[in-house]
Amino acid sequence: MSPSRIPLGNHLLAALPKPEREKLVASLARVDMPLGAVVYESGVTMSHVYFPIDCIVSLLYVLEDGDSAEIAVVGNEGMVGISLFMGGNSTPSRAVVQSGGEGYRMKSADLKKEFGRSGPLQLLLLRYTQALITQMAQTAVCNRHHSVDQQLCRWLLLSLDRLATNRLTMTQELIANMLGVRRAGVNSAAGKLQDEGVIEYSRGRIIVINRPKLESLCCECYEVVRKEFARLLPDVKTA
Amino acid sequence: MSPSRIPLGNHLLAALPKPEREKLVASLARVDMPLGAVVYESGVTMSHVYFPIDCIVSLLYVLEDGDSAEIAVVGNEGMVGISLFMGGNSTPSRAVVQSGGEGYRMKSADLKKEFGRSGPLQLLLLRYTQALITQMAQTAVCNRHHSVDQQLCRWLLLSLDRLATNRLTMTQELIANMLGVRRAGVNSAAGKLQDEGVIEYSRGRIIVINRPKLESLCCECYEVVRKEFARLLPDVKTA
DNA sequence: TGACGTTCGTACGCCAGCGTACAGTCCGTC
DNA sequence: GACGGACTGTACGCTGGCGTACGAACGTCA
Repeated sequence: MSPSRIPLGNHLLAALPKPEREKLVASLARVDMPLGAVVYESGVTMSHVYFPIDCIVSLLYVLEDGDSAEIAVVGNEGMVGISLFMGGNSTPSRAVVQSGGEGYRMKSADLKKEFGRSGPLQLLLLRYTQALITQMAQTAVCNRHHSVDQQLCRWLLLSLDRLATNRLTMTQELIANMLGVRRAGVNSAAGKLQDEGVIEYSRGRIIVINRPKLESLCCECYEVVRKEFARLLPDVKTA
Repeated sequence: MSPSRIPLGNHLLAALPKPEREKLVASLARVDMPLGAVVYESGVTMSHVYFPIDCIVSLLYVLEDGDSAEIAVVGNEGMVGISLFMGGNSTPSRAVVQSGGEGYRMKSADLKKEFGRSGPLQLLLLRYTQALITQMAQTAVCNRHHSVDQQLCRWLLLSLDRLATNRLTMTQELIANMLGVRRAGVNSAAGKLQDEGVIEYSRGRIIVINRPKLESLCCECYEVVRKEFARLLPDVKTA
């Protein structure tokens, strides 16, 4: 009964009723999504959409001066390329692989066709989009009101939820770019977490030891997003 | 030919082809939307959606400690209540009338029915939603990287685009709540703009005198959002 | 084993924005 | 025409985060 038992790897696809899912599978191609790869570029019409399996993709906006800020993050609970079926075909943001792995790729035309049928796929993708909207909104709130320390917690938790392990592979430099803060700020925040026994890290490898404590140090923003995902997509496992 | 010539007042509705528009009009009721009115509350299923005519509605998130931050803003170019057709029926944010006026109201069920037909209304609303997403994303970026001075400019321009005049009716206190900053910060920023001859204001009345200069003082965020609206919704006049 | 590139630790001065507080000014109302 | 409330001007010390910089630790590969 549980759709997540099907070894599809992407929980959004897995949440589809069997007939729809099998129809889609024919259009899917498994692809490598290495760290740093640009999945789509700002303003460019996307030829494919992507369903991550074990990678994480950041949606981020790059300013004229080169500074950047993460808007939202997509893992195996979602899909990269919503502007395709929303009608815009492109967005001002950029999608970059933040944690390497694999994913499924699907031709834009195929997805559009299926979406246009107004079936379960459309309902699911629209609900997913609303969850993504919540994540973006909460990012805006968090950027306004919360400290780098708290934001790092939120970011770690969001990443953790999208991977099967408690080990993250990312340098402080990378995290700083995602959060749009200085590396020194990330270093300080991470140091505090290590002192408290919440995480351990060295040279780009982060291990989360005490997740409950991490959640307690986090601002409310993470919970808001998590709950909203659970409400909107009860069938989508948050691995 | 220009749909905006029809005196409907809401440019999103006006952009619909005539038959669809006329079908919808029957479901619309004109309502007053006074300053401060809560259009919908966080987490509450909405019974109606709203199409502003000459008011502005802020989507904002209220934190546990009472602080708030604006996520996006909706005027006669859009609609309040997208989560209805996205499938969630509610959102964690709140919608508050930030500039009083009138709007059209429509029963949720009516909108859902029309949306489900997969006609021009669906296409239009999805594109509008993508534009709104861009606005939210850019709010997140702006909150991260830009000064209160610049954010005030962005905010004034967004408001200006949604009203037919160059006069805004809003106190510094209100603006501070929307931006999620101190009133003192807004006062300082507004003072600079007045010194430069960009605006004049007194006791809740702001007059924009030199819009080009206002745009030049603003960060890139405003333009990104404006261009994306124009690209996605070329038929929707930005009054 | 040594050299080099990557990653992390930390320090410095600087400033924008915070929280707060209080006084001035305008306006409507009685 | 005096009162009271709403709105604005401004000041104070404080702190988080910025920009920057440089050295230390680690790992890798010749």
